[in-house]
Amino acid sequence: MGHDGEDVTGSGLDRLASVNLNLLVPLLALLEECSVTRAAQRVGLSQPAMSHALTRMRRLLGDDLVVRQGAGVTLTPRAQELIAPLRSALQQTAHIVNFPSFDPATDQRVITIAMTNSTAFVLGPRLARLIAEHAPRATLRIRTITVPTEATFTDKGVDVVLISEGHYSPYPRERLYDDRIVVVASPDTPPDANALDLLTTQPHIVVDTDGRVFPYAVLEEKGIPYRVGQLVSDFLLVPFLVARAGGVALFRYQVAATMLTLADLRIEEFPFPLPGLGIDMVWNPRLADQHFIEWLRALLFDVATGL
Amino acid sequence: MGHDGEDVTGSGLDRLASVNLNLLVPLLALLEECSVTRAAQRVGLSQPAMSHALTRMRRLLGDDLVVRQGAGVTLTPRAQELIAPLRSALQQTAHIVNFPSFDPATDQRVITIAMTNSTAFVLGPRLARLIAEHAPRATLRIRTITVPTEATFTDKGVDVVLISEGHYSPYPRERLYDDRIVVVASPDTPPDANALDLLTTQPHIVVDTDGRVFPYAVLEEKGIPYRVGQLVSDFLLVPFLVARAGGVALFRYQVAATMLTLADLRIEEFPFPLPGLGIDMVWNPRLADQHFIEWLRALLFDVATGL
DNA sequence: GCTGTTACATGCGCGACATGCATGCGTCAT
DNA sequence: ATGACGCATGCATGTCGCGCATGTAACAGC
Repeated sequence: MGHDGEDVTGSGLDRLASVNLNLLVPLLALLEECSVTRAAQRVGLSQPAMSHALTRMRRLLGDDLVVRQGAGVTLTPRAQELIAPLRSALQQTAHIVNFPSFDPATDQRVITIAMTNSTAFVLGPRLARLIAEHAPRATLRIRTITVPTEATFTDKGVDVVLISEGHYSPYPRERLYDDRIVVVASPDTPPDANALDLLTTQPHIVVDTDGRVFPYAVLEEKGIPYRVGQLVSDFLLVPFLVARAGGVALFRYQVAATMLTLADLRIEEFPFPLPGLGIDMVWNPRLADQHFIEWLRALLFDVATGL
Repeated sequence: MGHDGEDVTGSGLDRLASVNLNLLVPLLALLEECSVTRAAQRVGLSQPAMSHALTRMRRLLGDDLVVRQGAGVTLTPRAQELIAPLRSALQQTAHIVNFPSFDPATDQRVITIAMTNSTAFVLGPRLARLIAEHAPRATLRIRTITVPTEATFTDKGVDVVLISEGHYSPYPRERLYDDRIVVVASPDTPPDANALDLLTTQPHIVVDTDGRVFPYAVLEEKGIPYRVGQLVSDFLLVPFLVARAGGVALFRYQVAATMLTLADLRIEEFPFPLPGLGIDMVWNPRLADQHFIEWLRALLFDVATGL
C-alpha cells in the first residue's frame, strides 16, 4: 500500500501526464516546414502563436529544434531525429481518433457557413436542400460577410468560409467552382450589339458593395467609356431593374445565371480578360471537426458541380 | 495556388490540429483502470476533473467509452478496441519525449520539497549536502508544512512532498524510510527504569504542534498515567530541555537519533504497538518533470538509506 | 426498508495558459 | 541605405480546464 511501483517504473507512459501533447502537432508542422510562419499557417495558428509554442517545445525537449540560419531556420540534429518517429506516432494517433464521429443522419448541430450574399444567392437554395436531405436534424446558418477578415476564420462559430480566390487567407483552401464576370443586359437590347457595345451604350446599374472594383478598373484602364445610371445597395434589385428599365450590370456568371430564374435577362461574356474569380472554401484546421468538415466539403462540391 | 491538397487529402495528420491530444493520457488511464476515480488518481487529477475530461473524450470520439454497470463502470466495445492501439501510440509518443532533459550538473532550478520541520531536521543537512554535490547549480528550498492539504500537492511550486504514511493523498507515493515512536529521556534517569517507567514517572515535554496526538491517545487508552511537565512550541528545544532539566519526550526515532548530535540523550522503544510512521514521498504526476523527479527520487533514497 | 457508503455527474467560480496584436530586431535583397 | 521578410517578445485578452461543493444513482449493512 502507498507504493505505486507500477506508476513509477512503468513504461514511461505516465510521464506523459505532465507533457502538453498538444505541442506535438505544431512541432511536426514546424519540423516538416522548416519555417515558423508556414508551420503556423498549416495548423491554423498565427506566427506569434507558433513562436510561443516553439518556446514551449524547446523547454519541453531541452533542444533549440530550429536555429536561425540566415533568412530562414534550420533543424538541429535532434530535430532531424525527431521528425520521423514523431510523424509515425502522430499518424498512429490520428488513426485512433479518426473513427467517424459525425453522423449526418442524427447530428443536430448548426452548420455555419460564411459567404457573401451573392454567393449565398447562388448556393443557398441548393445548399439548404441538400443539407435538409442528408442531415435532416442539422440547421444551416449562412453568415453574411462582405470582405473576410482574420476574425472570420478564427471565429469558432463559423465552420467554413467561402471567399473569392482573390482574397488571401493563411488557412487551407480548396476551389469550389470557377467563375467569371459577365455582362447582364435587358433582353430588349439590340440583338446585334455585342458585349462591348452594351457596356458603352447602356447605363450601368452598379451594386456599390460587391464585385464593382476591378471589372470597372479594367474598363477605365482600357479607356472604355461607360455611364453609371444607378447605384443600388441590394444586388437582388438588379435583375428586376435591368429587365424592366433596361441597362447593363456586371456580375459573376453564376450570379447572373441564378438571376435568370427571377427575370428574363440577356447574358454576354465580358469582353476583356479578368483575373480569376473562383470561389474557394476555407477553413481553420484548428477549429474544425474534421469528420464534419470532410462531409461538408463533399456536400459543397455536390452543390457546386450542380451549378 | 490556393489549393493545399496535401493538407486536405494527407494522411489524416492535420486532423489532429483540432484534437485535444492532452485527453489521450487520461483516456488511457480511464480505459486501463475501468474507474473514473482511480484513473484520476493515476494521472494526478481530481475525480470531477476526470469526469469532465471523460465528457470531452465522449464528444471527441462519439462514443460513451464507459457505461455505468452497477457500482462501477464497464468499457464499451469501442473502448475495448481503443485501449491497445492507444497504449501503443502513447508509448511511442513517450519514447519521443523521453530524451533526458534534466542535467543535474548544469540545472539551475529551485528544488522545492515540502515536509514537516521535524522531517527537515532529519533529512535537511544530508539533503542539502547531496544536492550541492550532485547539482551544484541548483537551489534547495524546503517548504515547511504541518499537515498536507490538497493544495500542497497541486501547488506548482512544490516538486515533491514528504508526508507520514498516515496522511492520505491521491497521488503516487513511495516509501522513503520507516519510522517509529521512541521515548527520549535524560541520560540521568535511573538506568533500571524501563520505557514504561520513564513514561509514568518523568514529566513529559510535549511539542504541541506535531506527533502528539496518537502516541498519547494510546497511553490514555491503556490507562497509563502521565504528567505533562512542559509544552514547547519548537521541538528543537526538547533535546536541550531533556538533557539539562530531565523529563521525557516522545519522538520519531529518526528525529531522536538526529537529536543525539545536539545533546546526550537516552532513547528507549515505545512500549506499545503503534501504527506505522513511515515517511513517504508523494508527487503530482501532472506537475512534475519526470526526468527531474526520477533523479530527485534516487537522491532522496540515497539520503534515506544513509540514515 | 431505511440509512450509510461509494462512485460518477454537474453547476459554478477562479486561475492559468495560450492566442493574437503590436512591435522589436536581425538578415537579406535591391 | 532602405525596404521586405521572418522570428522573437511584451502585453492584454479570452477561453479552457481544474477543483470545490453538491446532486444522484446503485449497492451494502442491519
